[in-house]
Amino acid sequence: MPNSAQAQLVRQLESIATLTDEDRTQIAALPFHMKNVAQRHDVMQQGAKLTVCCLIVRGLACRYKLAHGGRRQILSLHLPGDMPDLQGLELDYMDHSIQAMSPCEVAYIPHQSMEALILGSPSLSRALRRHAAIDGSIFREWITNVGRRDALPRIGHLFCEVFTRSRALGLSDGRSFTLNLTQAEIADATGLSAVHVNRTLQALRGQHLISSRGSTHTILNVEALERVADFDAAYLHLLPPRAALMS
Amino acid sequence: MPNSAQAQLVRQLESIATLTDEDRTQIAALPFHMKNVAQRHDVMQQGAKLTVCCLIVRGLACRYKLAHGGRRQILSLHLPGDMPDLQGLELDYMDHSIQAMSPCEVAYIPHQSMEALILGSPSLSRALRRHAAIDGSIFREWITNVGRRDALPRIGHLFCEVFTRSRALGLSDGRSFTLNLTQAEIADATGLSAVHVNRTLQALRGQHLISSRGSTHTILNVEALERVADFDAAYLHLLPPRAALMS
DNA sequence: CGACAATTTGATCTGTCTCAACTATGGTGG
DNA sequence: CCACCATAGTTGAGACAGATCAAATTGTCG
Repeated sequence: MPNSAQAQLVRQLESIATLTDEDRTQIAALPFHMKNVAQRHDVMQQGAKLTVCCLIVRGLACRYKLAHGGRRQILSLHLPGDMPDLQGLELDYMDHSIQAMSPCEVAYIPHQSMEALILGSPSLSRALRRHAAIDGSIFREWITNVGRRDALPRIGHLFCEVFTRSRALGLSDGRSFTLNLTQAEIADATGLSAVHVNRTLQALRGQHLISSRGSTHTILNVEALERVADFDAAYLHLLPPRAALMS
Repeated sequence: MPNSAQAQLVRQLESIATLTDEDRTQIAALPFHMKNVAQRHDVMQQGAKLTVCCLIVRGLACRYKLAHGGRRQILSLHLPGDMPDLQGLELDYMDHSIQAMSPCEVAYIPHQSMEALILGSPSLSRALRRHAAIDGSIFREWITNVGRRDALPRIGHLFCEVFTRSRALGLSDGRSFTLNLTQAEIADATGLSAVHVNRTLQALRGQHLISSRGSTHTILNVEALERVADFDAAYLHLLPPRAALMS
């Protein structure tokens, strides 16, 4: 079951922590309630009573909030293996919504089971807390991105983040990655208007930093893009890749 | 010891969770290393190796990051009883800095002790996780604030948040609260320029929504301000006050 | 081929920034 | 007690990044 919920969660956690065989067994034993969510449909809605956590198994999801007048702000993007509302375990109601940006496969896990898992295994509990902590770190970087960067570095930073996270999960070769967002959705993620996103993407292409074919994006010069985007991957708190450890 | 580190932490946690006597005993037994931090000095610095958590005992603190060119973004504000880097327990290095906005009294607690506390008491572990989860929720609201609100509601929202959080800790009467920030610091918190903050504050005063005397701010019409600021306290996940429970 | 969604382009408008000067305000030392 | 200095707040003028509106173009897929 290479693409199962279990496998995705294990892969995700192994990008940020070290798991034992016992941990993997515990994860395999979790009760996953699978569901396919169509593109642009909500996975969970703001205000809903919280009884389950969700795990993104396939596709791209986002968290978002609506401000006055229906202006949408996307808060984070989620790749397979992410548990966007892990912290919801401690909360009573959703304070935001989760939506499928592409057709998604989602696994719902009852809070009860997650709590049992956490109580049963300190090391797994720790890995999950680390997952949630990194989630918080990514929020902090997004605040900085939206608050203090111009359009070009702001969008560039978003691309760098998704690229780096994709690579950490083995979802990318060295230069390309998939980002299934329309320009209007990129606008919602960066706090810009769709028109300005369009023009800024043209600028990024014009500077030979990125190129796109459909939803597949290629970073033509990783170093250069990271420089103009003011990107430093430290905030993702990724484990050094295996290769680096062996050198 | 009414203003001790222990008392502040207890008060904070009781605004969001229910503690047992045993929990309070456990907190009292924590080893606090007290320190006074002068205004505008860092409590912890980005990049530092993480070995302790910090607890704000007195004063106002903030977390911040620097973007290219030294542009500062304030990520969150912290009142007495807050543990800003609680999630740092799971991380290796600070991904942001913490600074005293007013003269602060800070208690440092070794990670070891926090871990022992969490392992020893499920209910306290739960309250602390809830504290961290609400911290995350506040980040999400800030992203929305900076990304999708105009200057006037954006600053109004900041005021509503600090006011509501102060009240939950018993630090405010029904209308006034203390916010020890210069206009330049409000600018850093909202992603605006200091000049525009000045003009927007004048607009807020002109609309008879707020008035200020030094660092004491009064909300002249709470409902009206919350309306124009697009503020809904749900994201703070506060417990209903005792009075409401008895009605 | 038709229809709908997404991207692109042009023109114009505006919120916010920048720069620079001026005015409180409050603390310090002579 | 006053003169001084630094810090914070205020004001004006001009520039600009990015928003808005509207229309044209290019996909994309049944």
